[in-house]
Amino acid sequence: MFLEQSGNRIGFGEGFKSMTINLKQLSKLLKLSPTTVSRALADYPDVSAKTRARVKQMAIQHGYQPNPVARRLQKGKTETIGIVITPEQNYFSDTFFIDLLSGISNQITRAGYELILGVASDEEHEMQSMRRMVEGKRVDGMILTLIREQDPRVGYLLDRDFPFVLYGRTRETRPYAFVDMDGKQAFEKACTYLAGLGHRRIALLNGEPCFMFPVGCREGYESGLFLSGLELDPDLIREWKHKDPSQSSYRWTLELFKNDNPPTAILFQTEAVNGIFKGLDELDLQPGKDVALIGYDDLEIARIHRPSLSVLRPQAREAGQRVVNILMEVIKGEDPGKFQEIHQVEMVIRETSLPPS
Amino acid sequence: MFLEQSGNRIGFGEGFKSMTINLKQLSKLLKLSPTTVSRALADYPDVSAKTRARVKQMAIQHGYQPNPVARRLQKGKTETIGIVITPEQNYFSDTFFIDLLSGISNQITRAGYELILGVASDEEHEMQSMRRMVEGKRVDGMILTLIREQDPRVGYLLDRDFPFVLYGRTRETRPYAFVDMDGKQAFEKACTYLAGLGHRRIALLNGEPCFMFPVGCREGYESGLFLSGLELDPDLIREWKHKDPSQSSYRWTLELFKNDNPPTAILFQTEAVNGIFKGLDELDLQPGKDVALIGYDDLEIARIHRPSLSVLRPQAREAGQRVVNILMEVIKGEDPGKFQEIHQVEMVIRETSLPPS
DNA sequence: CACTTTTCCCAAAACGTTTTGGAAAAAGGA
DNA sequence: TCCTTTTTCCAAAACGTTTTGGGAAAAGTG
Repeated sequence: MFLEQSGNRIGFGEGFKSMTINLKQLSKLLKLSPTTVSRALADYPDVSAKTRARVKQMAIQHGYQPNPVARRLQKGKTETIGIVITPEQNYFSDTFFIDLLSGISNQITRAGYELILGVASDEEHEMQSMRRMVEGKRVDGMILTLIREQDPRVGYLLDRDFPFVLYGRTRETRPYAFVDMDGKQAFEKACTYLAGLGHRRIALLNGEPCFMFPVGCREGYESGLFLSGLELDPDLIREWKHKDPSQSSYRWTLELFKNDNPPTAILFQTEAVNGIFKGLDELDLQPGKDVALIGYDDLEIARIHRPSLSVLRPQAREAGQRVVNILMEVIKGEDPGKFQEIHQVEMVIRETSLPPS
Repeated sequence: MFLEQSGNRIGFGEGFKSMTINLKQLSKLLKLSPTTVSRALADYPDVSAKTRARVKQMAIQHGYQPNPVARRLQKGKTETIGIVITPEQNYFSDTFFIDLLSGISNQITRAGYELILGVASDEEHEMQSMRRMVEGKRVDGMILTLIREQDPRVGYLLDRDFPFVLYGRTRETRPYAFVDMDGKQAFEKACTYLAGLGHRRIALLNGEPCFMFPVGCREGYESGLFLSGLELDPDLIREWKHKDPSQSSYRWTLELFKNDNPPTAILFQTEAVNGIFKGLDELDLQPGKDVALIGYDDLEIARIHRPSLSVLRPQAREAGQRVVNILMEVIKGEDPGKFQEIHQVEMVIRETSLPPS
């Protein structure tokens, strides 16, 4: 047993490469042509069941795996898809982004594809990194996240008919594929829920509207107010900065309560939670007790904080998987316009969503 | 101008592919052989300066870029390096991991290489994902992070002479390349600093020693105590769980102060900060005032919290770049044992490191 | 048996590069 | 001028697959 294993290595001085076998060698071993071996492994019907079995057995025995680079060249596909992330995404920190990425990665692997990653420090590098992938023929498709309201990446890809799927949406009239969370519905639901508890002064601490997601959140918030028969008060809407979520949300929290008629509840994206907690602490207001809170995204802090934070919880992993499945269809040539999914967001009621005191 | 540009597209109905030009077409345009064009672009000396210039100009004009897949096949290299991350890495959240990844990614791009990413949910999938990359000939080298004390990945790669670099260290006698942060020196520095301020009861809220990093932290802590002439008290050392950093560190914080002779200072990894703050809050102890705190890693919360948190700050981006540069050398065939770097960690004194009250 | 169909296999081409091993032309040296 | 060296280019091979377009043998049909 041991001898056989180590025998593999004897006589090869080249380290790693020697442990690998290619199609030609395998076919020689089998006394078959490379064609037949290739087709046997790919389950073509024009190779007999007997030889197919023989081939597969031998392939397993020698650990043969087709060289993906050679296959890609022949097939004219890179079997690779690209994604570019930016440090800003990190504010979507904790479980959210990693869950999305996890769903994406697993699904890509399942398809036998590869995921290549670019990290860009700003918008310009983001575009540059994407162009390198696309124009350098390094990927068959792109996944885009953290979508802006006006997003040049989308126009760029549409212009050259390059397959892509958005996680999110943008302003663009041409049809394109996307998977998005229904931020509008989520915030509407949270808003009517709070109103139903008796809250009349509900504030929105929103992300910047240059990103598309906060735009939907605001629509949902406004719609929720309307459905509950509440007036929209611009003084109750503030925008924290993506570059510095905690600091800006902290300041706006203080600001909100300078109001003569301060809010009794706040809706926000969970990125802003540290700033809000800090602000409330400074104002001697108890989260949940004096002010109801519902955040979007179920970060770790939301669960461990006391009182625990009520949240809107997107299914990031599932969304990631859908993004990949759709992208595969688009790569195959399906019409991207057919794939526009808006996923519902679950509301998790914990301890910070009580009626006003 | 416009006509010329759009002319490129006329007559091609195949979308994206038509916009691309390959070596043969380019060489035909130049009335040269593909050989010469290839060599001109690669700056070989056996092509005259005049034709080289002509070739380059034409290449730029037509946006020629060599097909990376074809190049890889010929060169016998994938020009790709792999990394596998796990959701646990997420607890290293905020700027740290993304900074490391950013340094890695940028340096890889600069080298004309690609970074492929695997996301694994547990140790088993981590290994599986790595094996797919290595045995599937999908990468030329691997980067490993979140290293365990006994890490099967290292043995696996050493066994087959496959190039890799660790961010971190492990128990392994054979030589291998790594870049590590000097956690020992960092914790020693922090510990002696606190002792210098007059603290006599310094606690360590450490990560689990199945990971290598906390092992170094503990050594540094013990060495710092020793250098300051302080006794080691096992009651002052606790380990939070990687699976649930906040909850476990919260409980240990409460536990630490049940001591008859409670600590006046705590050293910890910043992942545990939420739990510690929560515990102190519950005990009515003011961070910085009643208990000095120094964390490892400069997360956002460390900067925005009031009082702001003193921290040990690793240079993650620089480390990422070094990891890549070293990996490139190892891939070229350099002896990995030559590349063992331990980077110093800076201490940033903010507001939570005052003398005992 | 003669013919057609089906089964099973394979040689050659192709994917787009880079590298190898010259060869022709130009330049230099006597 | 003739020979040698240098300069400049290129045809062909190679990288490891998959696909194309058969072709020979076996099986079915009358």
